[in-house]
Parts: sequence; structure tokens; C-alpha cells
Amino acid sequence: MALKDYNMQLESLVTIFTASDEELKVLLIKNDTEPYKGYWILPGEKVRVEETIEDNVTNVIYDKLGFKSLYIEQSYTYSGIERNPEGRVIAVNYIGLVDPVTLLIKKEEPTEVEANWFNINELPKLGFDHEYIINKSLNILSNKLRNVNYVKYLFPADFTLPEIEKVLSSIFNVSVDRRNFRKRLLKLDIIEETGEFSEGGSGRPAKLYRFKEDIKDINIF
Amino acid sequence: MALKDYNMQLESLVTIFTASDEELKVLLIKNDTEPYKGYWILPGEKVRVEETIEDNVTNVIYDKLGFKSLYIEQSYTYSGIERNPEGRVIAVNYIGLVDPVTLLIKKEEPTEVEANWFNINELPKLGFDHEYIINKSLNILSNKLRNVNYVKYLFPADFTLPEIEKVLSSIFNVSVDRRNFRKRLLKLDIIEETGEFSEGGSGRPAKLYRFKEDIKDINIF
DNA sequence: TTTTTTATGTGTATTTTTGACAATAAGTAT
DNA sequence: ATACTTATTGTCAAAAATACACATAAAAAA
Repeated sequence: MALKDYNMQLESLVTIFTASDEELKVLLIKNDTEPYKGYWILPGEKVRVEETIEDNVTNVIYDKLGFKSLYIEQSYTYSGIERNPEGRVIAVNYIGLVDPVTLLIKKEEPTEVEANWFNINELPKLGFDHEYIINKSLNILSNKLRNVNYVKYLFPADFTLPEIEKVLSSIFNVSVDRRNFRKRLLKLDIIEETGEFSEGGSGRPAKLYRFKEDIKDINIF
Repeated sequence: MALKDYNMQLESLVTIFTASDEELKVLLIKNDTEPYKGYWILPGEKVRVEETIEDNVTNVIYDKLGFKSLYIEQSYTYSGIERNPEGRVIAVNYIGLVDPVTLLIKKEEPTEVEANWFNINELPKLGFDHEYIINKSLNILSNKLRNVNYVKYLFPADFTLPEIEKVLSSIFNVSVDRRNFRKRLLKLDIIEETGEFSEGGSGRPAKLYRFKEDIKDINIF
């Protein structure tokens, strides 16, 4: 067996989620090279021989996309033979989570890529096998989000209970009783009042909470 | 950037677990090629350009190791630069689960590799980064095993409640009340009596149970 | 400024689930 | 027969989950 029978390329892909307007959204960029030029795709980059995937993903997130802070975790590796028409490229997908406030803190210089947030229920036409990857990522994420330690990453340092309640019941498609949900979350002893209140909306201002340090893994639903 | 800056190799690795003697065990093979010749390592194989990782893993499990039936699931991809001293090799690890009965059903012809089951607490000296990979797999598995759908794969078609109880309390290092454990498992409505009883041991024979079809994801602990 | 609308915060009674607890039953070995 | 080993079974108390309705604070409208 010749050496070239084993040579292939590796790329990183990052499926970044955020929760805003009570919906889960995913970050896509406009592809400006062939193949699939002009299509929306997941951010990512070929991995060079002298770098690890972790380094590569970090580079994509902070340097290329311009994020200041982001939680990431490896999710799944895709090796379909036809997934890239130009050759054999293995994709290692990472899931990223940001909250809508940290989201706005970007690096000063504008990034060169055209990026946009898409509601997971209203995805555009996607290049490569990225629609498949997003759906699989979403599936993996849903399971993780039962754990408060992941939910945490989707919300800003200061949040309100109705916010969490709405996002979670939207993602899991369940309706929970406001009083019971509040009781449950407070019982877990993982959040505390900041003393401040929400501003701006109509209706009674909501208390702001923050997550305590060193939260144990606890399932919400 | 030259093309060769991106060329690398891919290998599959399978961390196969089983539960016997109330302990979790992992399957290792004796490495008969350099580097790390003579060390125990995880089964695996370089992935060829024209095959997917899934195909490759299937091949390793059924053809190379000689298993007849095995549950597998992708767990994590390792890309450390120094993990293989002979070049850049990315490893995609799969977790496999077998029960001690299915385990014995092997292909007729003997496999050419020297394989052995090791208690996860008594691992031999391992080649490459495989000790690290096993520990990480174990960690991932522990989380999965809270779900009965995974526990299922570690037990034969007919099993007894004390068996499950002992293995689980060993893995999770908790002691559960026999009566409450039984009550909990039966309440889940996922197992049913076969009508048969265990044989051989001393003491009262235990009822044999089987898992029902189409079990929902339910956490045990 | 008064009223209406919008959205948040709070308590109690009932049901369900969990957890603690010890005696009996069915085999094997002597 | 008797001792030994292991499996099966039920009850009661505590804790947790659920169902449920009204008061409150602000913005918007009249």
C-alpha cells in the first residue's frame, strides 16, 4: 500500500450557537471560494501539519471571527468521502456557545468575512454537508443543555429568570409553570440575585441574577 | 502554503468495554510493530483515502478482532502533534460496548492479534497516548452509562437485577439499597421477567429479566 | 392623571417520588 | 436436618414535583 493511499486533509468547523429573542441561533459565514462559492457555510479552516485542531479552532474563533470570549467543545468528526468535491477532507466539528452580550464584544478591526446569525429553524441554503453537521450539532447540544453548566454559557453575566425560562422552554419545546421553574432553579443553589433589576421593557422589571462560582453538573429538565 | 503542509494521516482507535466480575474491563492488543513494539495498545487501523472512518472501524471490529456483534459510538478525536513519533496521525476514537455473553461469540478462525481484557483499574504499560485516550473514554462512558440505553449494551439478553446493581454501583462507586434499586428499575418500565431463573451460584436463584424493545432515554442515577 | 396593558413575583395544598428500614424465601454445602 | 449464602418483598416518613391564582411594578394608552 503506497503512502499516498493514506494521505488526507483535516479541517476544523465550528458550530457557534447563541440564544437571543428566545430562540437558538447559529453563526454562518459567506463562502468566497470554490467549491460552493456564495453559499453560507460553517466557519472553519484547514489544519496545518504543525498545529493541533485545538490551536486551529482557537485561531478561527479569535483571529478570523474576532470573538473575544467563547466556550467551545469538540463534538463530532465527519469523514464522508464525498463531503468535499475537491478531495478527501476530514472535518472535526466543535460546538461553541456565546451569550448575546459577550457576542457584541468583538475585536476592534472588522473581520474580513461576511458573517450572520441564523435562527436554527430558518437556515439558508448551505454548502458542503454543513446542514447535516448543524443538525447533528444541534442534537448533541440539546442533550448538553439539560445541564446547567452549559446553559450558563448562553446567558450573560446578569440575566433574569424569565429569560432563561423562555429560551429553555423554546429549545426543549415544553411549557413550564413560571412559579415551579423559579422554585426549581433557586433550589439548585446555583444562582444568586445581583440586587439590580432589568430595564427597558414594558411590564414589571425582573430581578437580575448571576451564576455562582463552581457549579456542579446538575440537570434541569 | 504548499499542499504537503496539510497532508496527514488518520487512524481509528476503538476502546471496547465490557462488564464482568462486577468490574469494567477494556480490550487491548499487543503491538507487534514499531514504534512501541511489544506494548499494549488500543485496537485500530490507518484509514485509507477511499474509506470512511465508520467503515474502517467496522473492519477493525469484525474482521480484525473477530467480534460478531458490538455497539459502537464515536467519542473523541485526538490531534496531538507528538502522539505518534513517526509522523502526524490523527486518531478518531470510538467507544465499543459488549456484554460478557456476546463477547464469547467470535468468528470461527482465530484472530491473528494477541488480545486481552484488562480491568480499568489495573492497566498495563500502554503505547502512544493510549492511556490518556482510555481515561478520557472512560470519562465519556461514565456519563453515558447514566442512561439505561447504554447500560443495556453491557448486559446479556437475559440478566438478573443483582448483576446490574453490582456493576453499576461499582462503576459509579455508590452503594444503593437493593430494594430501592429494584423498585426504581422496575418503575421505569423498561425490563420484564423472562420467567426463567439464574443457575449455578450458591444461594437463591435470581429471576432473569430482559430489556423491552424501544426503550426511551432514561437516566438511572 | 387615571386607566389599561404588559410582564414579573409570590404561597399553598396535593400528589408523586425517594429513602430508610428487616424479615422471609430458595437454593447449596456440610 | 442444619447452617450458609444470596434473592425477593413491603411499609412508612421525608422530600420533591406539580397544580393552581392573585398581587405588584412599570410602561402605554386614554
